[in-house]
Amino acid sequence: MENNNEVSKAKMMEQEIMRGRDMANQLLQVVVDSRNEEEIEKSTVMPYAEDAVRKVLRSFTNTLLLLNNEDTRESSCNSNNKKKKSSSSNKSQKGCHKRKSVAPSWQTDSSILCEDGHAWRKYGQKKTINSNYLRSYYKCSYKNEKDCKAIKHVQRIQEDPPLYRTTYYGHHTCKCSLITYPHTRLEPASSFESSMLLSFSSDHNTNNTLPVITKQEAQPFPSSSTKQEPMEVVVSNDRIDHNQSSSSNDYDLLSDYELYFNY
DNA sequence: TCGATTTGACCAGA
DNA sequence: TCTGGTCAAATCGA
Repeated sequence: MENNNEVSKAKMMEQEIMRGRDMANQLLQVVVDSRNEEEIEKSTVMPYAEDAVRKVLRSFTNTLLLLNNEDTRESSCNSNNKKKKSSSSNKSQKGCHKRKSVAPSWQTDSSILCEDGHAWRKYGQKKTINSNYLRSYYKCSYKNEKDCKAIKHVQRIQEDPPLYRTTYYGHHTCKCSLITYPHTRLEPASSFESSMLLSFSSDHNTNNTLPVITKQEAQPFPSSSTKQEPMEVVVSNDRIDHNQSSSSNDYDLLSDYELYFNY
């Protein structure tokens, strides 16, 4: 009983953090968009605001990872040890790594590949039999420098509206999330920033005055120059042990370029 | 030229 | 035996 309460509390906490992270992401997009519109007036202020938002984003991501790693850290470490053993025993051969059997740290479904405050490097992609789409594999950009073992998988799970499932494994030990690293530099011409296009309007169909993102394009991460198709708006987050089937049905009413915020 | 991405090969768990 | 996960050479782009 008490355990159930603790579990539900933890889930509520996690949901709140995810909510905060999504809002920070949206705020970041607004900041970037505003800066592009009024470059001269805001050029002295907006970089600080943007930097602050990015730090908030990283903080949310780290908190989520820590929250979800409490019960998986041990198995995750074991997994890493296994991987080291297998690779050290036969380093000269390609692909000599054991399949991951450890539970993911956490998982999120989104219709954009939003920034999570960390620098990722793509190391592979593969088509899986359970999906018509490719799954992309990312590891921390600081894996070699700081032996950071965080990895994530991005799987497209739905065509229209586009929906992506990002699954995180392990947690960042590189500490890079707490400092300003080159991938989140504030030069205005970065691919991530320049790719953002966001605007708000009222929903005339439902008389809803909540903000609506009318169009947005995004790169998966600032560090990435991957050629991605244009994608739209954050939709939801869902933890791995939740019922996953809800993610696709919730958005049937959304048009290609619309999102209704819950706040 | 250097760093990031792509892609085929390889290994091992299921 | 099949398939997911990873490596590393090839390729691409700034």
